[in-house]
Amino acid sequence: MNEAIRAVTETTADQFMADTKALGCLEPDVQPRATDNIAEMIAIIQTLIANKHAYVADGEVLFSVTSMPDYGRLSNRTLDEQQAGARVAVEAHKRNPGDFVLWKLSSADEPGWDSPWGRGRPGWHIECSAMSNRYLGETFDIHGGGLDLIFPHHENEIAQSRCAFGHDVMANVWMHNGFLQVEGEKMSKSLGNFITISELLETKNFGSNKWHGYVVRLAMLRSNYRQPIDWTVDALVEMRKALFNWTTNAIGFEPTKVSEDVLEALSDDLNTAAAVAVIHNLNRAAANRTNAEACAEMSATLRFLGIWNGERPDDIFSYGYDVQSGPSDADVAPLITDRLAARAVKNWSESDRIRDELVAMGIQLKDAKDPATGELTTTWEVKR
RNA sequence: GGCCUCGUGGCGGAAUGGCUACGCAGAGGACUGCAAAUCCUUGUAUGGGGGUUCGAUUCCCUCCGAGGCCUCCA
Repeated sequence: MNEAIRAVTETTADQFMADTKALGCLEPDVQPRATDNIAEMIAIIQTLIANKHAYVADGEVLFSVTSMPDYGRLSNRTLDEQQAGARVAVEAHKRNPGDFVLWKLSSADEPGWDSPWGRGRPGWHIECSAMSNRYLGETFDIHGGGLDLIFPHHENEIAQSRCAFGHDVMANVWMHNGFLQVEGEKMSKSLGNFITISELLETKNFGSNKWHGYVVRLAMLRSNYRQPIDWTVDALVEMRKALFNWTTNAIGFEPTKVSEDVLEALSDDLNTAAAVAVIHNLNRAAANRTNAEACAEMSATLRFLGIWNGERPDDIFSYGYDVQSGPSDADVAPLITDRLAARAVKNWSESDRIRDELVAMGIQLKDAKDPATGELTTTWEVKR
């Protein structure tokens, strides 16, 4: 049974690691498993019982919330308010309805571990107190998580750790991220709008396109982590275009210093949206690659944020586009030559006819003049 | 039912007790034979109603709307 559980979590963890890596996330230093920390959990539970913060009843070990005067501080709830609106009958063995399980006995066919209270399993929450203590210490700096976990999970985690170790805080800062929505609706399997990171990267299931990991990452950085993210095709299109323009200004410039304003924005509660605004300003300052200092700063800042590493802008923009199905240079070049000849003699109707023909093939032309010689040039790309 | 969080222009999205960033779209202009791309300029917003204040989008109350949590498990 314990092995079967491990096999399931292994698969999920591997997918998670692959996805976050594709988005440019660094690999965590430590990725502890609850099942590898049973002894540590038992030790904390024993301490809590000894400190009178926990008690044994009906074979369970329960945490006594009333033993902690400021229980509920994180979620801004009081025990009284919780009780007043409770919809579910209180279990008789609990001294207070808010008391929660630290250890629960297992039947023979349930997974379990030996403990001073018999073969059983830990309650939810205690694994986090045990593992954070083991790897980060009795108190630490930042604790993250989804905002749906604020109550009861994080509240109970705090109660366990503080009462076991005797500190006023567990973590100095709590960062809770908002929920993900898709095109204005919550993402759920029943609504059929469920999309995974690997699907965004590897399939055309969302917006009939594959999306480069940099674009996906940038679309997430666009809003504050605390707010809900509405995941839309429009946002990806917009960010893909922005990244194309930014990298066009940055490519070829050695990264120098990261933008001070970006660092300042990130230092203010990880204000990534403000950082993106700074980059838009930096992009304007780059002035079409004429401001070398701004371009070098762009180069450094994009790399710092993990949304670029020197790739050709078009490789990011055209990521996932099936080049083989489109026209080739051999198809297009003769038509461009003909059109340049027509333009040279001001035969505009023929020139436009050829351009329309190419548009029908899905080709977008871009005319330019060589700044040095004044010679007319034309480049093309597949219209997207 | 109780509690928590949130409500900013056409759209996305920051910030703030006193000129409301930034982007997209829109409008005007430059460039171009005309386009495309690029660049410049520019209009538009703090859900409704009260209150505190010299002044409220920001603080308080209330209503409306959205999301979350409230048994076990994660």
